Amino acid sequence: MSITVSKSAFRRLPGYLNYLYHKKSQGFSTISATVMAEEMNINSVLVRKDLASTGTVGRPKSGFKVDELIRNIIEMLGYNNSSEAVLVGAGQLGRALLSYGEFESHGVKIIAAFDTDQEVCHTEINEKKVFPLEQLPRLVSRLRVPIGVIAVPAGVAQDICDKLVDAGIQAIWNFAPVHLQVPETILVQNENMAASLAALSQHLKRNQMGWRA
Amino acid sequence: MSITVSKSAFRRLPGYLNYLYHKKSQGFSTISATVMAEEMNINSVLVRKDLASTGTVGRPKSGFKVDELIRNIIEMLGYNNSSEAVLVGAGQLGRALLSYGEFESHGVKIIAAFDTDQEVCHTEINEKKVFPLEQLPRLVSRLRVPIGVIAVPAGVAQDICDKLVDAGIQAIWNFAPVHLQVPETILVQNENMAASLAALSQHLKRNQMGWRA
DNA sequence: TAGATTGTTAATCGATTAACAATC
DNA sequence: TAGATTGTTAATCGATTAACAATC
Repeated sequence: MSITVSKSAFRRLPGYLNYLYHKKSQGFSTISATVMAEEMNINSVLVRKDLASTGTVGRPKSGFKVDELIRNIIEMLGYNNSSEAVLVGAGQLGRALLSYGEFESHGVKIIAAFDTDQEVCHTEINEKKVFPLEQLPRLVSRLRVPIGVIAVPAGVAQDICDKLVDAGIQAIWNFAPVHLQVPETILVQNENMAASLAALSQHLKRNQMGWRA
Repeated sequence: MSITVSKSAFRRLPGYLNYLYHKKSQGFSTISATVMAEEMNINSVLVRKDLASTGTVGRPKSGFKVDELIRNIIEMLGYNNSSEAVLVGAGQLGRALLSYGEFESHGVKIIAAFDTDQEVCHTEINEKKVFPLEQLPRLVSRLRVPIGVIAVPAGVAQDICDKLVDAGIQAIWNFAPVHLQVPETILVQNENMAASLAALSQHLKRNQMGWRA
């Protein structure tokens, strides 16, 4: 399996997957890239290329088999073999993430959380234990957890990040609004809500002012 | 003010802003694009172009004034004149979003929430009232709220989306893992956590297998 | 067969990077 | 002045789109 996908194509795959689940639930067993493209507002050649990148081949006239596409996209996205993660910061956002049941089916399984607040330590949220922050280095390195989720205030995020890196983490999912400094081999995936918010307000401003894209 | 910024440049601005706040707190009054680029792992020409896109001019040798950059980026991102929003779906995620205090300083002010659950209706979360879903059309159209935040399960997201659009919303911030169908004039900003998760697992898989980018 | 749809090759577009002159 | 740093112009790179032949 040495199929390569561009980063941008990769980001569209989850969207296709949702769409395909929806179509499947409506009873479709095949789907054409043309229809997909139209309904998803994406260029049809792009859709065909993206689908081809998953290793699926379609048939002229009938299109692609829905089940096969779903299987291949799941495979591509790594949803079927999930990696373990720890979450740091059991505040409002952290608790929401812990309670959100969908991560595991998306390739990431949160196995424990850490916090400095004595009140939440040793409690459980959605069956995940919250440990005192001091125990992070020992637990993470012993269990070889590959993913760290940062849901702490901006001011302490870099500090937590360093601790995770020292403990041997390989990828970080960062919800704190800061640019984290990490060694090159470590992936930081920023959940960039600030950028989303900015895009929203810009859209509104443009509309108000009658600007053009 | 008719400065145009590419979408990709726009997405980097919040990062620069965080970085600049950090530098300012350390006592820096000027900063060079060269240093910024190095510390943020971005190409320095790109940084200079991005900063130029905010209308800020630097001086050879000394660089840019931190305060001026901060002012201009905030202006560009629309953080200083926030738009009102309503949130639909006061579940775990919805409540976390309601409790998260940072949106207002990022240009979006959530003024109310809606839910179908009788138990949460008429309660307050972080001083925001939760109304029964039935009242959405009337309230949103009467108050001319421009932004709708969707934090409901995937199955009902399109339905909620349609209601928001009918009520005259202009932009949607979508946390549900579905591709929403909207008229062309409406912006949908997807908070694409599934894509982030996929990127994380792909990074891990590649590292394990010794693949190259 | 005729027509819809795939998949590929070439053209375009936009964003990033390289090279370099201008300037404090 | 010398050197760091800006800002601009040209080159490169990657992703998207257009054109079209292949095929069910």
